[in-house]
Amino acid sequence: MYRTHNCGQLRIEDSGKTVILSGWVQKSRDLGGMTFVDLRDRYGITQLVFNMDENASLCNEARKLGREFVITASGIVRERSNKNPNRSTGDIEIEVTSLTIINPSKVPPFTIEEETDGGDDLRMKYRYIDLRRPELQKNIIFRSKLALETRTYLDHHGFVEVETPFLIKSTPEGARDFIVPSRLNPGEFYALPQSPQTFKQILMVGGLDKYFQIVKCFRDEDLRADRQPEFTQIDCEMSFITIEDILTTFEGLTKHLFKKIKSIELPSFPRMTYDEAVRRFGSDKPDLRFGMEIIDMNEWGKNKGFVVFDQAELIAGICIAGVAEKYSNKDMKELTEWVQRPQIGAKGLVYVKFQEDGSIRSTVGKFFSDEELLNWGQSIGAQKGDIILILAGDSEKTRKQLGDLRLEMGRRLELIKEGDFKPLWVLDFPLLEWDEETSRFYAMHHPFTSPKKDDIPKMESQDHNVLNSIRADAYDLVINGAEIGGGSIRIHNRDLQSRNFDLLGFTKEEAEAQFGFLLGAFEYGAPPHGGIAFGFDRLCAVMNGQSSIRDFIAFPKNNQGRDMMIDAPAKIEPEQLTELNLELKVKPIPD
RNA sequence: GGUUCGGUAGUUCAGUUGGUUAGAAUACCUGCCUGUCACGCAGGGGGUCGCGGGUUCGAGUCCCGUCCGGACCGCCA
Repeated sequence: MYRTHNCGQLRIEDSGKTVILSGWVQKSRDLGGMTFVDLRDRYGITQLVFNMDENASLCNEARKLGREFVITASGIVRERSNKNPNRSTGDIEIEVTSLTIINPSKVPPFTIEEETDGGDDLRMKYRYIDLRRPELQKNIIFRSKLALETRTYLDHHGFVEVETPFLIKSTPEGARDFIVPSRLNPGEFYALPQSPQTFKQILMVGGLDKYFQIVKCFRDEDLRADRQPEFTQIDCEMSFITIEDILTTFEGLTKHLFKKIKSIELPSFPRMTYDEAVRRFGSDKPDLRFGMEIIDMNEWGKNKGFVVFDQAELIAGICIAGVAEKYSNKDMKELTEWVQRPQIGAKGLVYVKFQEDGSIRSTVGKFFSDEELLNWGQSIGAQKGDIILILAGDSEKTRKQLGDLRLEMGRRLELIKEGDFKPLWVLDFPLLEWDEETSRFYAMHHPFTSPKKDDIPKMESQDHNVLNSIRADAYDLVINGAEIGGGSIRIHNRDLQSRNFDLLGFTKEEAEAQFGFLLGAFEYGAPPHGGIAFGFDRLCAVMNGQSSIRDFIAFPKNNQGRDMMIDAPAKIEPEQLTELNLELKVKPIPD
């Protein structure tokens, strides 16, 4: 028998009981005459005690234990004379009467504690050790609960979980596909799905009515801290619904998850159109945990003789409260350099400082009198001690730059409270997005997204500006500035879908070859439908205030898409290539 | 594809204007220690300074190339 209890279980009430515990040696403290061993499993840590007077040979055995040895110990629960208030089991210890070393361990390459000293690289290579850390176990268990509560909620609301295939067809639209060669069909390839999009729509045509799936998706794109080549979505679709039904159902899901798992009651989610989000926050996924909204300044700044302002499409700024005395000229220079970095790309930074003594310092003093600045400052609600940071230029770029600057200032001034959650629905995304490089429109969400009813007539236009202004019934759920979910009402009419394919530059033949099955399905009674997909990994991270999803994935890949533990991807044998009818253009580097 | 930061002991890092035998903490090993829980004390072992080339009397340090890793931009319908 390996255990009667786990290592986080025993309390003072259990004193006197004979118990058996198994686990890993966290640490041993050899005091000469007695040895203490901290025994760890996923439930906690229990102290084992060995005494030279009581049992010398057993005590000597215990002195040999190294970190991460797997052992079984049986003994008697005793109340401690020196209690450890930092541990739930700190009132007791086990007076060991027999000890078995089940498996010794090499010295682990990093410490197995809440805060490890190991780097990412090392932790991924030795993931089996890293997974023993309480922090990571907590995350993995959190993930499991989140999946369970998701299923519970959706089940209560009548959703059916359906598995869709992983071996599907490659489509050149969108992100790059992972390709799988087919041995039985030489020269042909499967692709791994970027999402089950078309299948869930087919399920709606198939009358399943409400579908969900917690499903792996695959994208062969470059990675980030919050992006993995394989990731998990809560994928959902519903029939005979309006936008309102979707927002209500999935706001409900989000609230349910926060309530059940974090004991947080979220209030009703605010809603904002895409245009409003971009105008006020310079982003389609604004972080609402702090203010600092974008202020439009064209009226104020134009025709005062400042060439930069006069030539700009947009002059706009943000007001940084109460920092005028803290920010020196040197700080302002540093901020200017920050906005000029290529990642931000602003040409320069104009500022107006309303100092505590009532005086004003500004980079545009030549063009504006103090009185003008003061009056203007009052009109936008700037107080003494505030600084207005101003950018000018192309409208779209300037808003985005201000959005980035706003986030940076939010971080620098530590305006974000830990444990604060600010969800938001962003609605009415544009249907199309013009790409300069390829001179064509792309679907902003995906090619199955329905335009808003009022904008359908615009789809017949040849005018770029008209086409650009088409709004879609597409929506994102944003929490704390992270895109958590996105979806749309889909097109369920063959002609409208064909027209959309036209706009996206598909020929009839291409559309038929790639999505003929879907267009075909639309001819046999497709119900109106729509859905949403939540980024499951990202939801885990955001709910825990983390920005990296890697600690919520048991076996993540590194920035190069490598699995450091199993060392994948890897070369395959020439025989395998032959069998698959494949030939390598690049000769692999020999080992 | 690009920008940027990094690679020094098992690990996390320091290493000044180029200058003696490359350090700290921790981990590890040995000895001592009967109430520790970040145990303590004494001692010890441990380095191809990512790799290759160059400059120099002399390179961890400067230059070039290359590999690896992180963050970000592009990309992610």
